[in-house]
Amino acid sequence: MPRPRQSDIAKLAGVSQATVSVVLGGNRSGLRMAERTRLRVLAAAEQLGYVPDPVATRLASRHNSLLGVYTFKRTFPTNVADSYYPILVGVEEEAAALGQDLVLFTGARDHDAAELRRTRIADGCLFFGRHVPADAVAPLVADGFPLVYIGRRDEPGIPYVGADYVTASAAVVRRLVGLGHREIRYLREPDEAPSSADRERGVLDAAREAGLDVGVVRTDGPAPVRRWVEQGVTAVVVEETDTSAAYLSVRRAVEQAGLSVPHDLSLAVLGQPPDEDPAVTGFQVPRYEMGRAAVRLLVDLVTGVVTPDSPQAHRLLPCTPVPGRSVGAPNTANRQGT
Amino acid sequence: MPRPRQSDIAKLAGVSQATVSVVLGGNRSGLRMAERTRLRVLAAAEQLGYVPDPVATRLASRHNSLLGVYTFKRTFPTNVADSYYPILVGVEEEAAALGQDLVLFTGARDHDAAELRRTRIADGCLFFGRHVPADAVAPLVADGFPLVYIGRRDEPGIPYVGADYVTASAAVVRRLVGLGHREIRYLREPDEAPSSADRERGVLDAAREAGLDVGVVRTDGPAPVRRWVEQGVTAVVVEETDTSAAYLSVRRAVEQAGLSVPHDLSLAVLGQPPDEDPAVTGFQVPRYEMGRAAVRLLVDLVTGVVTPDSPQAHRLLPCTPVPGRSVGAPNTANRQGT
DNA sequence: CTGAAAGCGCTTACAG
DNA sequence: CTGAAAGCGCTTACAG
Repeated sequence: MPRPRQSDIAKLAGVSQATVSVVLGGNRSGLRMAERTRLRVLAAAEQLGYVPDPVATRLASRHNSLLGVYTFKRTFPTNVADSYYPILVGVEEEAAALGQDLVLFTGARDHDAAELRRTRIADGCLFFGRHVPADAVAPLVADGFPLVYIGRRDEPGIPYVGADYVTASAAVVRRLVGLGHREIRYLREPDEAPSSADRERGVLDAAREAGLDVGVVRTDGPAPVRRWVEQGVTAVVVEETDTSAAYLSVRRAVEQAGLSVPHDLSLAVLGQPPDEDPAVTGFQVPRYEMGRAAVRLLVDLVTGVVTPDSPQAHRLLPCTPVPGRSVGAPNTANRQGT
Repeated sequence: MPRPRQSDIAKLAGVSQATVSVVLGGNRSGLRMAERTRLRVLAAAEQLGYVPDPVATRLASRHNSLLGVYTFKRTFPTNVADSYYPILVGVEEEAAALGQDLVLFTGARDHDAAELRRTRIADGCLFFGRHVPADAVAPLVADGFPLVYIGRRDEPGIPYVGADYVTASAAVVRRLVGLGHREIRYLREPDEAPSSADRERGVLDAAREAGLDVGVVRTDGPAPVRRWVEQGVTAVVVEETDTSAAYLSVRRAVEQAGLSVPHDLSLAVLGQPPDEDPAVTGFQVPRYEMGRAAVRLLVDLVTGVVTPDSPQAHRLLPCTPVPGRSVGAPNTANRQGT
């Protein structure tokens, strides 16, 4: 037995299919309608177990309580400690709270325009990933398809929910400066992304503020921590991305050099280390809240409450500082010894 | 400028809209068609930058390429070590491979018929969970809606992909018997489910085969391990469910009794302990493969390749034995000492 | 108050 | 070979 259509309900209730549509749609246009008729239609729908076809609904109007989730990696990460997993949890909870179902767009090999187009069966779509091919997304944006990026974007008119890395990163450097550090290195991965640019900007802002010249080192190789210490460096700040490459590199180098943290060297991470070690000084990215906020924004975009270029469509959530124990006052003895 | 549609291409190429559809669809039905016409249409489409509307395509072609995933818990578990997480990974990968998108039905309310009915927006649906309210699912089954349970079901005509707990559990007991154990206890949780029944059956089958009377103990309280050992029990087999209640209870009891495993007592788990400790004797449930197989089966059901009551619609996947080190020969000294 | 009609952008028979 | 038509299941004007 095929699933029931509105026409089936209409037949059963003795009304027209259009009337069924009006009733089931909650009579948004405020048509006058006999209560009896309304109840009769509702009862028939219940009896038949009616469920609207999302595709037809979407074609005829533009609303099916379906939100897309497009990830540029697997949605269910094999590595469950994956950095965007908590975001997904927030997304799911908020979607559930707002009565929206989620469509996972996965299996995308080339993330080209044709691939991204599939998202249009949803009312709007969330995009995940450090790198999102802007040109592939452009057609969607141009057509006014509601979408929200997780993570800040440079492109104007593109809504996003990100983390305020500038402020959080600056705070980390200010703390080091406050402890007396003057020779600080910032190690970041060569990979370019808005979130990386923001962290670097925060570091440089705080350095300039203190009249310091923090050396920014880009590398995907081993970190020359030992040499830095010999040169008088007392603190190292490390970028944290979803691969943790830079942080892991520094941690290894520190171990191999036999350095004691924070005695010989203060170490801070711009984010949280992969094992979420609270002993490491850094900050927490509000991933869960980002997920929730992104869904709320997307729904507001879909319903037209918010427009893509309004300020509300560009949100940066504050990060929570993690004091840790990997940062201390600079070891003057060390410094003089070099 | 609005997006071009097939009718725009048709106008430009001087053909009908239907012809455009045929050409762009790759002429699946193998209609005869002038190559010149084909090229003209293609050129026009290219010139206008045509992009098919996925919603209209799906409506017209009568299938959504949408597979439902209905979980009776959160889809993105807060506890990422959750036992069905690997299944989800398999589901996602196979869905991706088959070009199917996934709709997550969440919202965790009462799982009644009305709630489950929402799944019908998908072409078919996967159901997760130890307990699935059979009566709520019945209407879907009756309507011929394609669905697949994860885990064996008793209800005839309901497709499932589960694990072969009978065989795997029997193998565990046979191994103990082979090592010389004669006094064996089986501890299981009181909770009833097909997967629990299968494990118990495997245990009892192997026991009968060996002419032994394995005592089956149902409890959700502390396990009286110490007393068992005093009574001459040399091996304990424990059920493993998604809560791990029984296993954790036994482990605690063994520790408190100061027993040494496997010296004083052999310990085997019918599954894998929560921390996936390979030192514990048991077996691995092929969760990842179950996820993949379930999606394949669901797609076959949707396309009609397989019918719900055929043997192929009821699959039990083999579990992989985990030898472990928690099982050894019975300690005769202990036995005599009591 | 309710029905008939048009149309969303496609696919798929079915006539020529 | 190609066009005209019907129809996928809905929503939204527009007549009564």
